[in-house]
Amino acid sequence: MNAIAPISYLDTLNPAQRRAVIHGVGSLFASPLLVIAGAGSGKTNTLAHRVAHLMVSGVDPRRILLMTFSRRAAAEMAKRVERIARKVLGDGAGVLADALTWAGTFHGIGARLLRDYADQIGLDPAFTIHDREDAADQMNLVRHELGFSKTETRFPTKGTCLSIYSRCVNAEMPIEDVLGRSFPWCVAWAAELRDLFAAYVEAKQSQNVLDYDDLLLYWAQVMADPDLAADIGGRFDHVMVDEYQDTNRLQSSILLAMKPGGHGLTVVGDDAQSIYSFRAATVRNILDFPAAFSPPAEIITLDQNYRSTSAILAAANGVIDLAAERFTKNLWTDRAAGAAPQLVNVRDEADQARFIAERVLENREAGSTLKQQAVLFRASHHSGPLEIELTRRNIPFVKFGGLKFLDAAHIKDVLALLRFVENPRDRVAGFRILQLLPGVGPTSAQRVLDHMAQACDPIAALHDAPAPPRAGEDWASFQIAVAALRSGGCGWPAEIERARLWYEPHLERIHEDASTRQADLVQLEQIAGGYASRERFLTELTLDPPDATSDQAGVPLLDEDYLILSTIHSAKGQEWKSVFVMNVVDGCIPIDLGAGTSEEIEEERRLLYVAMTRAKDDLHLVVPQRFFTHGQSSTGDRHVYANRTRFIPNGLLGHFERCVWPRIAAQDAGRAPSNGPRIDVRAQMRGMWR
DNA sequence: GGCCGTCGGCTTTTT
DNA sequence: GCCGACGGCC
Repeated sequence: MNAIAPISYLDTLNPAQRRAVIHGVGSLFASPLLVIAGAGSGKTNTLAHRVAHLMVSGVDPRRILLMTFSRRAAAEMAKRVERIARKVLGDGAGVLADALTWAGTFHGIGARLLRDYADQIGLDPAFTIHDREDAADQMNLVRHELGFSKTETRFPTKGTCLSIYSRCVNAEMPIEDVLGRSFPWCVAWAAELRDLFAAYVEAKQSQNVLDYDDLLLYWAQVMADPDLAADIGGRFDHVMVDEYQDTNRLQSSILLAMKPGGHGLTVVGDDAQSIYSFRAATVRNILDFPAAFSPPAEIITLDQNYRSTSAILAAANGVIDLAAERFTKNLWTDRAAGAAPQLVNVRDEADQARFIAERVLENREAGSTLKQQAVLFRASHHSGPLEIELTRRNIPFVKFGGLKFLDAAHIKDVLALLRFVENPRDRVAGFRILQLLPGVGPTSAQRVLDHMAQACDPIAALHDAPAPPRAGEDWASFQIAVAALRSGGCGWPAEIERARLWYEPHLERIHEDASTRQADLVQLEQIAGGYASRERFLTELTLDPPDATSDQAGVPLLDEDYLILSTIHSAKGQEWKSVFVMNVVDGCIPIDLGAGTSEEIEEERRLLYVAMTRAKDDLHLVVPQRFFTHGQSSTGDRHVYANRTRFIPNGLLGHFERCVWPRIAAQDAGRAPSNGPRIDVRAQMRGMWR
């Protein structure tokens, strides 16, 4: 019957990986499993084998819940599962892998379950979802209503308020603790913040809107009901979570509620790569996992690294060895030593950009494609000078992390219109869209929205609402556009074109560079074509925004070659033949932000470790001697002299080859005194204006 | 009531 | 280098 097929496809795995794959398969009461999987230890491959092995062994793929960190990771996993299963099942594997439908992020799965169970929990299934920026705007509206925007001493900004709220929710901590630990400068506002959050929650509910945190919070609340919990948990035989070190308390509560006995539960992670504590992620989730069950979870450690040369691994191990706290042991490899990673001193950021561009091209001459190379940095804006240099030299690149395509004002405008049509109670969307009309400001917009809010049919109310006094013609065309979209007469995705047509005159009026922005809107229309409905489009786009931006308008064709630029955070789980890490200086890694607590500093150390362990064959850490900072209110923009990151103290220098670029700089430093100036540059400058 | 110019304060990472 | 608060003007 369920005879396990010959399992030759497991032959490629090492013994620990194989144990992780076959643990508990075939038993309904196996203990839960914790896999500690170091960087490059074949984690994704092992997890994919486990899923494939379950399917091949007769588990219904529709009853497997797989939660990954991003949807990109989920898609990659599904692809691999199919490939592995194909070895055993042949073409039948495709059908099985397609049935692996419950694969996605915690937030994505939450959204889907909440729509399914909406009627049972008193939620309107047509809810719309606010991304971080929308949520901040909502917080701001409430903040104004409560009069906190003009307090004697400055009240925390909308973003800070949202961060505090979010941390309370995700860390499951009372507001006082959150303020004391993470926002000490806001401690005095505890009472006001509490009122603000209460009003924020009410506002969201009356508008039928959920924010990111709600997707988890509502899910967790649903699981507190024994019947619903049994029902939802009972839909799945296996629940697996990847990157468990980057989950927070709220997520672990959900997980434990899904499978209280732990049967069929698998989590995979690596505490040395925990880099999301700003999102309330805690390594305690991993550490506490085994003992949360009785009998406790089985622990399997994958510590053989297949990715990096031993020289690179030795350097990375050296960095993480200095961490204050470690729970896992060092990785080992049987790969050859290879070249020592380079620690490259350059004069400034401009030289850093030139160095990287030049080396990238040299690598390409030597046979590496651009796609096999990546440049990593701590903060999105660190890549600015490099982007200019790459554009100048016509080197195509795609950047991951930082500002998204969707964050552009014109994209948000069009999406706000669609969201407003989807959910007319969404005040953030309504507020934004109404104020696009010339002559309509906060007060008129407020009035229209209030009129709609009181009615039981908000769309009908929009049409008989008194016209804003100075809106003129634009009011009627707005009403017509909403009616047309709402009627569904255009159909999807033609609807989005209708929305764009309404928006275009406003775009031209508001923005100087209307034509480039128009191109973005056309691109948005193309993206929309890939979704089945307006609701799917809006939901998926907020939960999984396209995360690459590039210098070219639009995503490059898949067959084009391009260099990867990425924040270290967005580089998680990936690997490249050559890796360049920019700004390996104190102030960037670790990032200089007020008084970093020792925990924050430790996380920065892990960030450097994550960056270094992305490299397979060669690794360059670039150290500009001098870089430009903007900001520091008192000092303004200026050059500062930088030191090599504290995470590579002298004791670790033996792991690196140290070099200076360009070579001439070395002579430059000790140049001979000259016989006076050859030219008078200053006089020439003055001459320009005479 | 809306719009526009000015000034002062802040500045990471992401579902 | 961007956002928000505020004051003056239509």
